[in-house]
This record gives sequence, C-alpha cells and structure tokens, in this order.
Amino acid sequence: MISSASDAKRQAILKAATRMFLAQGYRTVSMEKIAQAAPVSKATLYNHFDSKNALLAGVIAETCESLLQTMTLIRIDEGDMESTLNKIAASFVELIFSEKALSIHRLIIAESREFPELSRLFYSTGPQAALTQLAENLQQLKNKGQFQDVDSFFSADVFFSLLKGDLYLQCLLGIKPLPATEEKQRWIEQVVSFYMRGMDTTTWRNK
Amino acid sequence: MISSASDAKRQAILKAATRMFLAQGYRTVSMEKIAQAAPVSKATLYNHFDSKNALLAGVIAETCESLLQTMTLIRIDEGDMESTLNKIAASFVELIFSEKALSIHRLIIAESREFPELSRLFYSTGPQAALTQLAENLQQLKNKGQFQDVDSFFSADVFFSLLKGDLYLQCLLGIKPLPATEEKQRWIEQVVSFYMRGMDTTTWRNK
DNA sequence: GTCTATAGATCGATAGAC
DNA sequence: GTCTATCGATCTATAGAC
Repeated sequence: MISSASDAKRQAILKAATRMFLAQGYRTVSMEKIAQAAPVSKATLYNHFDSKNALLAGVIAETCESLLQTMTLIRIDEGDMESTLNKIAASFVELIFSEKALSIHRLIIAESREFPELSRLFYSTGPQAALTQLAENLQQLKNKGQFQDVDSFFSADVFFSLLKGDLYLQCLLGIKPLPATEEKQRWIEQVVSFYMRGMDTTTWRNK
Repeated sequence: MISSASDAKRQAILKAATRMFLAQGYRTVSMEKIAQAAPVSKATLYNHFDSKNALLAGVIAETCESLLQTMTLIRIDEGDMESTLNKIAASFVELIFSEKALSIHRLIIAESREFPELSRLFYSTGPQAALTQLAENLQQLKNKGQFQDVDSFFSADVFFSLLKGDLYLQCLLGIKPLPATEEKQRWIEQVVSFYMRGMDTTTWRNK
C-alpha cells in the first residue's frame, strides 16, 4: 500500500506542475522550480515521475479529464431546437474561452512536434469527444423531425467552428482578453441564428 | 555600403533559421546549429542579429510577408456570387493547409507568451489582413445586390471559420496529414453550399 | 521516501586574433 | 566581417546520506 503522505506529495507535484506548465509553458519551467513550488526536493520529484516528459503527460491527461467534466451533458428531450442549440453553445463557449482550456491548447500545440501522442490524447478526449457528442445530439433532433441534414458530423463541425470564430484565434494568441458574459451571449445568438438558417430544412430540400 | 558578401551571409542565416525554426521550433534549435547550417560562425551570426529573439523576429516577419503574397487578389467584377466565393475559398484553403503556414502558426502560438508583439505582428499581417480583404469583397457583392448582410466582418469571419473546420485543428496538431487536392475541393463545395444557404437573402429578410 | 550536492551536457553570448 | 575558443549560466537527471 502506498502511504497517503506519498500520495499527497504526488498530488502536490501534479498541481504545481499543472499550474506552472499552463502559465509559463513546458520549456521555460524547470524541474527545479516545480520542486520548489510543490514543495519537494528534486529527488522526490523524480521518484514520482521518471522524467520531465512523463510529468507533462500526467499534467495533460489530468487537465483534459478535468476539462471534459465541465462540458455539461445536454438533454435534448425537452425544448425546441433553438433552445437546445443555445444550451449546447453556452456550455461550449464557456469551456473554450476559459483560461485553462486556452492554456492547455497552447501547450499542446507548442509541444505537438515532440510529443505527438499527447496531441492525439488531447484531441480524442477533448475536441473529438465534444464533436461526437454534438453529432449524436443532432442525430436525435433529426429523428424527432426538428432537423434534417445529410451528415451529422459535418453539422457538428460547422456549429463548433462558427462558435470559435476569429475571436478564438485572438484569444489563443493572447492578443485579446477573454470575452465577458454579455459578449459571449451576443456572439452565441448571432451564431445560432446563422446556423439555423443554414440548416433550415426548407432551403435544404431546395438544394 | 554593405558588401554583397555580407548580405549573402545574412540571407543564408535567415534561410537556415527559418527552415529550422519552422521544422523544429524555437527552443529546440540552438544558435550553434543555425550557424552550422548557414554555414557561418556563431560570431558572424551575432554580428547580423543581436540575439536569438531578434533572429526569431526576422524569421516571423519575412515568413508572414512571403505567405501573404500567396493569397491571390480576387476580382469580384466578373462572375456570380458562388463562383467568386469558390475562388476566394480555394485561395484561402490552399494557404492555410500548407506546411509552411501551419508551421508558422504553431511557432507563433508556442512563443506567444514570451513574445506578444510577434503574435500581434502575425495576426495583423496574416489572419486580420485576410479577414479585412474578404469583408471588403463581401461589401462590394452587397452593393451589387447579389448579397445582403448586416455585418460584412461577421460574414467574413463565418466564411473563414467554416473553411477551417475541425480539420484545421487536426492538421495543426499534426495528427492528420494535409488534405489532398480532391479532398480540399469537396470540402470547399460543402462549405460554400452551406454558407450560401445561411446568407440567403430571402431567409435573411425573414429574420 | 526524502533530502543535499553534484555530475554531465548544452546553451546564449562574447573576447580576441586576423 | 569573420573566425576559433571559451565563459558563465542553466538545465535534466542521479549518487549517496539519512
């Protein structure tokens, strides 16, 4: 059995490493500084994580898992299509325009060359999981007759891409502050309105 | 007057640094290796660029300028809206799904924390310039009566965001190979079709 | 398990000869 | 301007005491 004291140190290391990697990046943060912040000795750090790379993998996995839990599960049973889309949009926008999500995204892209397996882990447990979930929701809306498309995955892709927009790039680059609540609300309304016109079944049938 | 031999060395340094930074990232490439690849001595390298940061700035500026020239100027005088959009889309997709553009994008995001001024340089001379140009084109289409929207900038944002889609993220993460010509063509058709439905003036007026 | 101390390697930047 | 040689700092990872 592993002692709880050792477990506590491990958690302290992970917490410190997560905070510093997300805030300052992988390269600029040394094992020395992480050990100091934990606070543990460098030898203890290496007892829990074989290498700096292994520590990064632990940080990525834990952060992705944590972020996924913030994506609210949407019930599509109640309400019409517009209200359902609005709920999904609000949950998605709240997630991607958070400092934590943007930071992990930057970190992954920066290290994607040297750790391609981390990129796959991030994509499958993050963006891809969200896409799949939305595609399933759209499929259910389709079965209820509120909606008609040819490819639910394309429809899901379109919806999330619209919700990102150019604003997401600006936030990712750090050249624009995160949008305030009202700003996000207005953005969602614009996008959902545009999306529903594009998905309108009457115009769709005229294709 | 600066000797042409010195100028040639400067160009050789920039070329080597660009290639290595884009392929391997900023941190992993040392001044030593750049000097060897140029090939010049490290002292000569520092004679042309005061620091590694200054060299990075030179690489970014030159690469952004080079990439912008590949964006074809679109004439909206001739042809209908769909053919115009298709031309713009083809030019945009060809640009963003190129190895060079993806590499510079990764590099900028990776270093955006420490060099925010480089992020602004990249955004204004890259994505923002493209957005502004498209917004102006849409404005002209609007004036010709082929098109009607409330905010040309929003319409431009939507168009480019759709063309990126989830595929762009996968390419940026390096977990998917660049799309082939036919794949890009099919993608553009899907997106333009969806976009034109969303922008359809009859449904728009019914708002 | 945890600590201090340090090995071993690499890096950015510079000094001095030509 | 260009070169060789090197400084000083920092990094990852480990050895050995407790």
